Amino acid sequence: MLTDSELAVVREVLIRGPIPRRDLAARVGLSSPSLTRLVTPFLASGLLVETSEPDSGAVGRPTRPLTVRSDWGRFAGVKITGDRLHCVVTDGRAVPLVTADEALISHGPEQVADQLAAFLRRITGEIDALGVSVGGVVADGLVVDGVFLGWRDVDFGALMAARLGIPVVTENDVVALAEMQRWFGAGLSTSGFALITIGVGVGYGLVVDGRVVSSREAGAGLAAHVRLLENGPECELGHRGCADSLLTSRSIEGRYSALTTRSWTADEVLEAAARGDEAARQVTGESALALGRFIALAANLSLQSTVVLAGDGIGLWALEGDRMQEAASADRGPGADAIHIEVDTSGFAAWARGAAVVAIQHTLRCGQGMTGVV
Amino acid sequence: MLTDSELAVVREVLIRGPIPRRDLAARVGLSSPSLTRLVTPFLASGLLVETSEPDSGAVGRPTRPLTVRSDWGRFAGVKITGDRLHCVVTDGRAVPLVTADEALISHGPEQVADQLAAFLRRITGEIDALGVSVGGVVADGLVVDGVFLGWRDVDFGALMAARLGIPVVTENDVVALAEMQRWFGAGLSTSGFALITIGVGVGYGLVVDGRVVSSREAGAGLAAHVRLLENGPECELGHRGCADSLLTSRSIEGRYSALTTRSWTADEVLEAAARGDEAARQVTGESALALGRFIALAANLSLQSTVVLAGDGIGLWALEGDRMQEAASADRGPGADAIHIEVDTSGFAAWARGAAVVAIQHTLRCGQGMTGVV
DNA sequence: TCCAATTAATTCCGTGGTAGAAGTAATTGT
DNA sequence: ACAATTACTTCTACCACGGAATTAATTGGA
Repeated sequence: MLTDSELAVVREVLIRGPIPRRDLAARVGLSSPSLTRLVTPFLASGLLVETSEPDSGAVGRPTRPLTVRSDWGRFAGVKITGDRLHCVVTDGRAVPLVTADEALISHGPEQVADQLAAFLRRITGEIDALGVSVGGVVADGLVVDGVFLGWRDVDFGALMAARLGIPVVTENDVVALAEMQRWFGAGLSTSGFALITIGVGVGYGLVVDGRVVSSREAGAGLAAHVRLLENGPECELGHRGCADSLLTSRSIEGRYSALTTRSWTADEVLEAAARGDEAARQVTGESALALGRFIALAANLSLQSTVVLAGDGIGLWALEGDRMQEAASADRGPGADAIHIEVDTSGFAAWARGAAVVAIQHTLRCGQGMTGVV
Repeated sequence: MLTDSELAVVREVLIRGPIPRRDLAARVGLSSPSLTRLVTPFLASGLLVETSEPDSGAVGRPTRPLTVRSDWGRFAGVKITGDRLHCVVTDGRAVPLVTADEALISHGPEQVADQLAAFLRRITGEIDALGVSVGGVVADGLVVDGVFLGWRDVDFGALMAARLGIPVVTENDVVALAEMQRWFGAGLSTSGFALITIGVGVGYGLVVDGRVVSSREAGAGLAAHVRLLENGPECELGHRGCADSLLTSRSIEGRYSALTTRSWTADEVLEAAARGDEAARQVTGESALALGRFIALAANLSLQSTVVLAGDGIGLWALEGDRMQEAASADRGPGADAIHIEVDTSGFAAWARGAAVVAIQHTLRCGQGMTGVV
């Protein structure tokens, strides 16, 4: 188990890449002597290494920046949806090395655990820890209400840990994605942001003051049914013009299919729109307007000026980014700083990466593989 | 200057009234021995005292709860609006002792400072610190953009400190109110909540993880123009059915006056509605629906389950609370915990109290009057 | 009435994280 | 060659913290 300061040091080095001791000390709020004391054992164990960076120009003794050893850690992240396992194997910095997914055979927790264990053994060798993310309410690693799987109070982490013999962390999918963005995305340049995901569903997460908001409400998907367009289409729950009714792939598919003679996938609709198809353009334009409004709502009500967009439906951004930005600006209050929109274009991969990040975070917190590194 | 632990101890004792050392230790995350060490000097200086509470029933040695000496501290809080000074003088627990207000003669910072200094001298004797709150963007005690006063980068705290010779803290009005709720209101039972104020304007604040969100955005009033009713009235900025257009006293006055032959104050409209006047009821009902929706939006997008209502327009709650609650529930997502609505019925007084609270907090942080207490 | 049992709070003491002061290291510029 | 500058480390004292044992103040029962 690492002390708070040790954890902070390793975390900052991991996240902020090669960083001079000087900057590091300032960032973790310690003096240089304390930093030396903390860093020395990690250098000895090999977890941290000095880079020989030129650092040209400046006068004085050159810095000797610190990094986490490049081959430290191997993690797996899995997002379990209602019908597939989406896996990624990453290094210690959550950089994907292997990406794979397969159809889910059964919804039973034991069966899913069996399938996932076999799948992981197939795609990767040894890993340090596994992160699992699911939609729905997750509390203390327990899947309280896994909406797409019908799970109730399932300790899926324990099931996987028993099969793999490594630490397994379970987390809500949006919270995991927010953690990923906090450590390796927008969080590097800002202490807070709202996160909106679009795809099969609409997700919403919040990072305030450098911390992910992970109350019970965070996993409940409450923002998905926010009213955005008074006379919009109807979602499954009967809301007119809510986020879900306008932003999910199903919504895009449904609205375009209604305008044409056959049914389409969301990607096909985006392609059609990109080609200039008027009907498709109408559909994507409406979604863009809605998403722009959603962005403004999120920024205004979370009191953050940065909004991160992610998820597999994010292709909409490339197509209608301008319209979205325009709609967002229109709903931003008067005299306010413009909303800074960051887009994670990695699509579905981001979800599994999020799961990997919570595994990385857990590993650091518990200090496993930290002191024992050769 | 107090250490973090000392500050935490005094703060918890101040906030949570008489509290046994045992509970106090658990709350500030320290061991009993550490607590004894920290408390002893404060008992010696007289800041903290033991209450002789019966604490009947339980077996074992009875607790000897701690409190802040009842006559510790005297603070003033002032909310400056566009046309009035609203003052309150409080004890160390932000309990109002004197409340007074007067019309503002001029908008010039120097003149306002002169008037306020004279006013304070008239209504109170010596005070330990003064808190000032204004609408608009306040950063590091500097009024960057005081919207109702037309102030730009005014260091009003310095002006007042020069006149009174005591510490003066300047803060955004909603942030100050949120601080008040955090220490002496909803914050006692929950670590996070959204705050909505209605009155002359619509205010929105956020407390997450026990901390008030006080980014630049917090003071900008960005939530005031959130779209709530597609075909609602128009606000000054031309938004249809935004919070401002439906919830301010002006909105209530304007909509009712339009239905009748003369003009009315908001209070008169509420009274008429209470008497059963159909037209008034229509107006307040529409506002209640809007506020209910606003509450749900705030809860869903802040990921909090508690929403605090405050401000001088809060009379609407007594009249239309049920309808608001209903509207809020309707917009709360499926399967979610109900929104816990807390209402601060103290109306305008809450604003000035908020200002007093930031003065109290400042005094504690700086440890003034803490060690020197006789 | 005296003695467990129980809970509250304190004293004693060792540990460990921290930073200040001063020293060393490695560069640039003249 | 030597100052100037910046980066980092060594030495050392401090002090906040908590575990273990102790004292304090009550209830309840024999």
